[in-house]
Amino acid sequence: MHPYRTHTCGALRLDHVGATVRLSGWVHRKRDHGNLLFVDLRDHFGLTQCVIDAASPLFEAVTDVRPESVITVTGLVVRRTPDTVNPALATGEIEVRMAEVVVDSPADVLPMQVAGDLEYGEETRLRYRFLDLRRDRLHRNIVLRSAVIASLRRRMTEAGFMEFQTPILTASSPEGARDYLVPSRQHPGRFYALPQAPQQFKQLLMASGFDRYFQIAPCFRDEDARADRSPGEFYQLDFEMAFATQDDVFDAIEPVLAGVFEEFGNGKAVTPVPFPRIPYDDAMLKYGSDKPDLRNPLVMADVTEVFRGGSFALFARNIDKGAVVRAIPAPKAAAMPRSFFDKLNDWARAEGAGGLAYVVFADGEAKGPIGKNLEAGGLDAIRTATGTGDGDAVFFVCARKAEAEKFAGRARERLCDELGLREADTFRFLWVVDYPAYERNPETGRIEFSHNPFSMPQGGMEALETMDPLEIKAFQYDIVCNGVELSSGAIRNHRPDIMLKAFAIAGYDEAETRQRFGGLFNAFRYGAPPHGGCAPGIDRIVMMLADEPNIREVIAFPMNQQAQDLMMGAPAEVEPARLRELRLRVELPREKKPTALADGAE
RNA sequence: GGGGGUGUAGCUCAGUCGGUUAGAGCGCUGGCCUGUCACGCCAGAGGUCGCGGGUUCGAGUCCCGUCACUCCCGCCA
Repeated sequence: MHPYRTHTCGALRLDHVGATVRLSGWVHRKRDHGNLLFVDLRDHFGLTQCVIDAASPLFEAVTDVRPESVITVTGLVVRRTPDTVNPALATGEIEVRMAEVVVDSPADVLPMQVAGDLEYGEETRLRYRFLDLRRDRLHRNIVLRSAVIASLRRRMTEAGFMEFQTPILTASSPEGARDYLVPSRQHPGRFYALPQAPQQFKQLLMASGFDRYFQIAPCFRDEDARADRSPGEFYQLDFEMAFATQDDVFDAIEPVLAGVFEEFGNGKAVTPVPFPRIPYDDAMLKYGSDKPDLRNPLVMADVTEVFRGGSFALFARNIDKGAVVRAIPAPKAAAMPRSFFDKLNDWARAEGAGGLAYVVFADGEAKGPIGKNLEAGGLDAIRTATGTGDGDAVFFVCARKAEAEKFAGRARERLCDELGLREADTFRFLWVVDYPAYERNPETGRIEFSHNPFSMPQGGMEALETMDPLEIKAFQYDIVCNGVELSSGAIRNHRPDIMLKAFAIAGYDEAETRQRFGGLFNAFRYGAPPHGGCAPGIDRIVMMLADEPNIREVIAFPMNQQAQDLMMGAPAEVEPARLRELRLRVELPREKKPTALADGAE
């Protein structure tokens, strides 16, 4: 007989009655009746009830075993009497009579209970992650993550992509987020950087003649965390294709994403391929966001002209100074009480806006604060632009374009929830395309790349030479699902001459471009295929599929918001000898005691 | 870097207007219990009320500072 098990804790059924079996697992729960003891034995696969009574010489010993101890049980599988069957358990028709019990690993008193559904604070959960991972919810999430990644790999491989590995110790990338740096022992004063993404390597693989690349790629960015953004490190399904147009990239990845969401989405509806494509400018106009949630049915409109020079003086004055007016429809809101409108107005003020103007269409007339300031023609224009009519309301945001778009976008989301309009049980995908290639930094006034400096500008060299940089679009796109940005990607700029020109517009001279992007720039001088790709975030995909509000729930060993690993005690101080070897000296600001991180993990 | 929330037993939390000995559930320890499956019943141990300072006759409670965790803004090509 196997020393640990003949079956798993989820395996035994009526068929096994009469067999002598061996199970190993964790003591999930004990029910001690004094002269009769039940032990629920748990492993990765399930739960089996084991039973022993006072007649057994082992009885005392088993009674003393604490929950979460690991034991091996050998005994006879018996049928439960009809009144003691547990239908909630897959193994609920049988139980195992304990004849032999070995305690493989006794457990101390637990800092958090594994059985039950008591909620624990993040700190406890992260410090004792191995216990939290035993619990059903987290255990299921990590199993799901594994299955999703396996499915992604299979789908990518079947679509003709090859999986690669690229360096973890590499060079600092010149644009983008803050890098994690690793000091070099052999080259004092120099540092490796962990890759923010394998961006340049995948492009170099294209220049190396491989046709379709993919990788479950770790990415490292030293930026602050959010609920949907893990600090430090995360994973992307990174891929790149040679001789590909934007449509080719979309055609390649859409079935992979739609397929995975259908496979693991618990029957929720998934946008059928091809996914809708919305130009960036339209997204900002209609949804006030570059990652619109299409479960929200509200579509905004520009109504600046309705108010220009009109009798609503506040708006008219601002429009003269360059402001725009965005209208957000609120279907059936005419029936809402006054407090509904007041509450939204209060919210707008709390958000730093002057307020939220609105008009209510009811009983054939226009009511509300600005209803009387509008003429019949203007009201008609508003109704037409927003698709509203009697019984509906329309809210207005008036501000400079960027500000108006952003705030109207948030008001749109707010209204959707207040009116209970968000579509449930669905994954709504779309591509946001035609991103601007450049934007003006409002603080410095300088023109900068608005997204990825490696994207091909639409119109190529001619556009760069003849157009206002702020008008130029790039072959740059994001894929968005339910308001979550899953990925951005681009058709890359593979032409050294166009690269030089594109970087010149962003203020890099030729020498600087050659120096900072040397590897890639050099490769493109010796024959590079046109290519493009994208990199959906895996943690976020799993988070959506697991229906979790926080990305830490789908990562086995996440860091906390301060980018600390409470279980392992990272980051940690190092021996002075190691610092000397690296020729580093630590200079701390004033007196700050290093926080005791790992005292629970000694 | 900035803003909000939280911090009381091992854990999850309650604690009124500032007033006697700071409570509950789970867990833990001991006792009883042979059909439970969140077993039940009885008893017990367990507290730097995050930390420091202040106001007050008196502070878990009010004020100031600080630390930790968390959510958000900035940041994240």
